[in-house]
Amino acid sequence: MEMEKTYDPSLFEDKLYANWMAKGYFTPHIDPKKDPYTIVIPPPNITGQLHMGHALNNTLQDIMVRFKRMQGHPTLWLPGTDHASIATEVKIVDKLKAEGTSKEELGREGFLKAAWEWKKQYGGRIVEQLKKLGSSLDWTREAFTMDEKCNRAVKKVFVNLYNKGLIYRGSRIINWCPCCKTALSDAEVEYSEQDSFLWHIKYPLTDGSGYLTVATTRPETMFGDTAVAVNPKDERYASIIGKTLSLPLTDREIPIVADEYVEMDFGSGAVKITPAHDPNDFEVGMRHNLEIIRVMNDDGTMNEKAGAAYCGLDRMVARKKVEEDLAALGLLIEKEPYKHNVGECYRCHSSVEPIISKQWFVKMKPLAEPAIKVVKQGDIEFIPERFSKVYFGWMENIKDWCISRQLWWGHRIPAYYCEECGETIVAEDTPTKCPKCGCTHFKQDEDVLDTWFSSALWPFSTLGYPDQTDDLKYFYPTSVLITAYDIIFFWVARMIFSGLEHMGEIPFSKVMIHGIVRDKLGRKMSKSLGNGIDPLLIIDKYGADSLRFSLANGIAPGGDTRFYEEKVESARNFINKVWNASRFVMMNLENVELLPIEKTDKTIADRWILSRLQETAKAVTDNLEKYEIGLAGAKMYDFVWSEFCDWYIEAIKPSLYSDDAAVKQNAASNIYYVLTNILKMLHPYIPFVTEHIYLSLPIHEETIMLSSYPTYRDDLYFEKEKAEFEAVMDMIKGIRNIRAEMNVAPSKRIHITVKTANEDLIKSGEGYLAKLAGVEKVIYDASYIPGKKESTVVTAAAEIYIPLGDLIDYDKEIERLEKEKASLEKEIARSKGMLNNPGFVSRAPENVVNAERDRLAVNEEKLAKIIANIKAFSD
RNA sequence: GGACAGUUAGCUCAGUUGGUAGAGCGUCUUCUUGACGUGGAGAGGGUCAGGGGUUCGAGUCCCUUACUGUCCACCA
Repeated sequence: MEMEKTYDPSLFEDKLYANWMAKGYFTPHIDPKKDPYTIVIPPPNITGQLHMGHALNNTLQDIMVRFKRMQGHPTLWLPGTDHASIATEVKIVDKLKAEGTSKEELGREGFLKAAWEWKKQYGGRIVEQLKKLGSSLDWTREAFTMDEKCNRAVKKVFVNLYNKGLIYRGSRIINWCPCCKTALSDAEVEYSEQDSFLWHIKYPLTDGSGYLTVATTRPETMFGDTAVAVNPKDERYASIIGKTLSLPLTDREIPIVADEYVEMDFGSGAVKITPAHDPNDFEVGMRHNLEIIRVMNDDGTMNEKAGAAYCGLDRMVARKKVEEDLAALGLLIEKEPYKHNVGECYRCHSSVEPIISKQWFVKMKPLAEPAIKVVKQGDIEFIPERFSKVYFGWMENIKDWCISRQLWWGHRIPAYYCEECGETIVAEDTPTKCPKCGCTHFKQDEDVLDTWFSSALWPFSTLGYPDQTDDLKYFYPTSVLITAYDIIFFWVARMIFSGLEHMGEIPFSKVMIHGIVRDKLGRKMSKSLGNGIDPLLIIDKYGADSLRFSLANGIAPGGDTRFYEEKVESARNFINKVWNASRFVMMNLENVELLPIEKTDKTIADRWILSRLQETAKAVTDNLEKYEIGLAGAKMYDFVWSEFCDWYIEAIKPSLYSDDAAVKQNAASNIYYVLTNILKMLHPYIPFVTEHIYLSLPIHEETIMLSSYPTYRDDLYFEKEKAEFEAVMDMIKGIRNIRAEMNVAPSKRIHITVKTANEDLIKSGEGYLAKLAGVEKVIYDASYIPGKKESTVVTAAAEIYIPLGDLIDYDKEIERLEKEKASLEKEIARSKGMLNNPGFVSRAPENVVNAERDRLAVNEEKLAKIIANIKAFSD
């Protein structure tokens, strides 16, 4: 295969992906002798389109999966989508509306038919988009939270929990979304601070002895008031506890009760109690046996309990009218501007009403306990660790989970009610006979389950649960869960207790939490702001590899990241660099018989780059094992660009161009080896381009994605030569520096005189000095005394004198040397300070002390030389 | 109200167990040398938010203050 001259990802990315799929590379082979590596994807909603958050999340997963696969683990990354109960239902309702029909008109069956059709048509969009990104997901195992498998798991789990008393049905205060017309769990409510008012209202005492002032943020709920509470310790009200008040705008009388819940110093110290519309009031109501009066309909309008004047009005309209009517009666004392948090539906953002309602709940305390324990014990590790605190905070204060939703799209609750006696039967299949009355007619519960109920089972429902399949036995528990921090409560926590409860085992041993992708200004990307960037457009323009690299490189664990196109450009430039370096290498492999790396002759440059390759492979592997993906990427970037391209390729060009066939062959073999390993190392980050180049190499395996990931090889690590080449690099940098400062034309070859104790070393580096610093001739003279027309470079290995004739400005040269002298003196003073500190010498580790001593010696020597040179110049 | 982050070069951010502060972008100089100008070479730029502490040694650990952000709680 030939490489095109310019890097154009559109020419090969899709093709390679199709080939990977066709060859089945993404499907693992179950091998009991090997450790599997498993990740289940956080299933994107079928309503979703790929956004930057998905792109980041899936890039991170794919990096780990490709890395582990190359290490030889049977690796399963299991794909799938989520039915997203509310989100999807809302979409379909909208669609029906646009078509001039409605949910109610179609009826449940018709609606579900339409929903499935919608799923068939659009549910696959995001799946195709994940493929564009290069995700090496095993599509043969693709799952859907509402497929047959998952449905069986859901029913089984529901029945289990019910039979254990962990699922119950009851009337509680729940969060009601009047727009979606369904109950929500606490986690599905978002709070935002809003400007509102605090209405201070007079409630007259029925005995005519005055009135009590109550304050409220929701005056329209007063029709549901069944008491006013004061604190029992509050002396102001001690005498009126037990008296009754006449509730304005109604003909009802309500008692004054005493309850600790009331804060004496807030407002008037008297609180209206509305048990049907506030969770705290509900508690108070229970304690005092108060009547519960619900005054609102499911759609957010007032019901008949609010009285004829208000019945049918929307809650916000009713609020205004209540205010006006109270004012007219002289009962409104004050309307005080007030900021407070209002709960909103996380899907439609309309404000949520706490309402009493009969719903299904999961009893959480017994499930939370073991789920807390496994994280405390370290069986499950959060990465970064600090997120475990978020998890504990939630789990330790958890309330029962409202799981029923008044929707049609979702898993229908497997509860049946006998049409004769009303007996509730919870079972996986429709019951045939009522155990109580023997009747055979049942009505299934109308409600469906919270989407997250089925998501919670994802790590095992996708692997075959409730059947003990081979997959389940081999791949469960999964290795890691990779997700953003915003669904720790929704999903991560619920998977943990579900795994423990139903599988008796943790669902994953690690949770890697990453941040969210923000825009250039640090704002959350959102539809309403219109600041989202479509990953697919970025892929079209730069390729998936560039997108992936720009997302994964240099990110900090758990931290948010800003996305902007310049970053992608920089990633693209890096890949372009890899591309061109590869093309260069390939040009030099033509007609060369490559030797295995063990058999090649190696120059010090070869030994240096091989050593650095070993170090980099080790460091990168260590980072990846710890899920430090950003760090590993940065290391590869630096190694490939600054060392392999900038130094090594340049250094070995003379060998590659050599007339000596053996020199050429060895050089080609060495660079081929290094390049191959670079491609392998980079493959998890930039899979397409590395595969494309890899397959163009003269010798390669079937695919890079199943080749083995580079590991540290001691036989290819050369400590001595590495240091030697670095010494030569120092000399080259020094000479280049002088050349640039003195404006010596690049084409101008120079002669240098060298004073050194390491003549052999420098002799072996002469070729590099020639190629990389334009040195034509090196004269060795240990007793050289520099003349006035020379510039000086002092490195640890040598003193170098560069005759520059009239280019030299003596004063400037002396100034330059003085500057260098000053900085060396500062360094020496620092070193001496440390070494003269008895504490440092006795307590610091030996290698640190020795390194400091060496540094001091080198710097002192350099300083002496510079002082001598300054003297020579000044004379 | 509580918790957790962040504060490092002009900008965006890294910094792995404490051991002489880094990158990308931008800026300046320079080079069309046979992989790459999406490039090469060189340069400039930081009292690591302030204060205190632990330590031989702190960007890194502890305390504290300020500012920014996020999450949780919800006093009606």
